[in-house]
Amino acid sequence: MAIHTNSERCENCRSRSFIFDLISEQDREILDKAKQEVSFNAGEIIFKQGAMLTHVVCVTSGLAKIYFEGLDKKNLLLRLVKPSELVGGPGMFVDQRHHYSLGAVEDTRVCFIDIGLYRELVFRNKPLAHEVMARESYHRIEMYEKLVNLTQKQMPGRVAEALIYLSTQIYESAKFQCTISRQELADLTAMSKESTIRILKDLKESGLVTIEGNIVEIVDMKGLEDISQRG
Amino acid sequence: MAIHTNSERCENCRSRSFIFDLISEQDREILDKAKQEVSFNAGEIIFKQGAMLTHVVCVTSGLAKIYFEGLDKKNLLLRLVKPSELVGGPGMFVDQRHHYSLGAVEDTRVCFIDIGLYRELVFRNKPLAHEVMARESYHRIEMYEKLVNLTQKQMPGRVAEALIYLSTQIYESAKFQCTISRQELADLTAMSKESTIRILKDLKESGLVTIEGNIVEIVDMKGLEDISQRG
DNA sequence: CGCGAGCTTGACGTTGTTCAACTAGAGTGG
DNA sequence: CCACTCTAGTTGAACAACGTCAAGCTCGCG
Repeated sequence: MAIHTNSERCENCRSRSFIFDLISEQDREILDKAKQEVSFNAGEIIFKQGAMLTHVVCVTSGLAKIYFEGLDKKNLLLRLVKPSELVGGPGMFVDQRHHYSLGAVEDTRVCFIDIGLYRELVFRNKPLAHEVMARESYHRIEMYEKLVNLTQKQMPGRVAEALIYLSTQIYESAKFQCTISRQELADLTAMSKESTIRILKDLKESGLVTIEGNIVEIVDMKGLEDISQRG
Repeated sequence: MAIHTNSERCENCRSRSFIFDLISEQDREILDKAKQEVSFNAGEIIFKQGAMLTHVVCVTSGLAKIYFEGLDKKNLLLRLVKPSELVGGPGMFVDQRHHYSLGAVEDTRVCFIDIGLYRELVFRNKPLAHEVMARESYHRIEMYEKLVNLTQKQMPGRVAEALIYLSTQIYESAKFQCTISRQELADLTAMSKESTIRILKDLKESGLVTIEGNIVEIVDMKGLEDISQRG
């Protein structure tokens, strides 16, 4: 279900993108007029791997997941996307297609920005180009670390890592309502749902975390980091 | 062992980088004077993960590997780098450090280009900027596929994939001398050396490839692709 | 001839998946 | 208000995949 609205001005948007602060006055005006805000319900797909890349997406509220659809309908959750973050996609400079899917984890609002306009903005505004490069690079570094996590650590290390990620990067609190499902947590750690649940139970019984339904609290961050680092 | 030479002009370099064709006459002159060519023996490290990123590197002959040093001295081989390819590193726009290591697989010559100069070239020459973006993006896409390969496929699929990669992308022939070691092949597929060897043996006994020491020939590419895709 | 590095093989134990059953809560219709 | 169904979560047992360890091999090189 997608409801189009375009009433709010970017300028006043509480979760406006970093883009807005790095472009000329003129371009701000253009961007403001061109953007299209759309609402998605939890579970809905915002864009789909393989589809044409016609817009970049800025998340303005809720929570979204970037995931890669692999073999046998198995998904690999690459990362979560919080409000004010921008999702481009590497296909932008390659083949004009999406190479991963973006899905709404919670009810989520996003702004669509035409890819042609976005590209112009990037090439017209050097500060923006720098920032885009920096962010892309940062995500690439994260990706290398993720590769090592998933290939060299065993399950407890991966789950510990994921919990730390959720706590520090996404929900930004030691105690948080885990709005992603067990299955999504499994997709994030490249494990089966069953194994994920078992490891969570272990961590709980070791007293490192408390878990009540989807309320998670990290009790012993240091212990969790230990497990994450040891693998 | 590194021998400095700077005699050859980029213009005449048989394996000159794409950079050279995408910058102004003036910049070509500058680049030509500034580059530093260095030879490395097989096994030597060209730059090391964690070190300051002061130069980008262009491989002019031989073969190099980009690898990430993970837990317990285990390496993850991200990709191989052939002549005329450029290796930047994602730290360039983030923290001025290398986030992976570059090592010489065969005897290898590379040109070092100062990072400051490189950055200027990129921001001064739009065609180069486009090309750099495109290449970075392409490698990001490869990385996603690698993630799926390593986390969702089991060993035969991963080894098949690796052999196809070596044959099509690196050695560019169905029959090739595999200059990377069994250990490096294991690092590429995120497996133990022993498992890699066992799977190679299986593929050989199934008649899909022939292997004599480090001479590998892909006999049944279609069969190999099947295994790679099925996982 | 002997040494060392990389390669190969087998036996064994661990890790993690799969399958199947069961539970709990949320919505739905009579 | 009570079945009912549907989905997400949970648990256990059986099994397969994969790594580790230890030993032996091969080949180039001093």
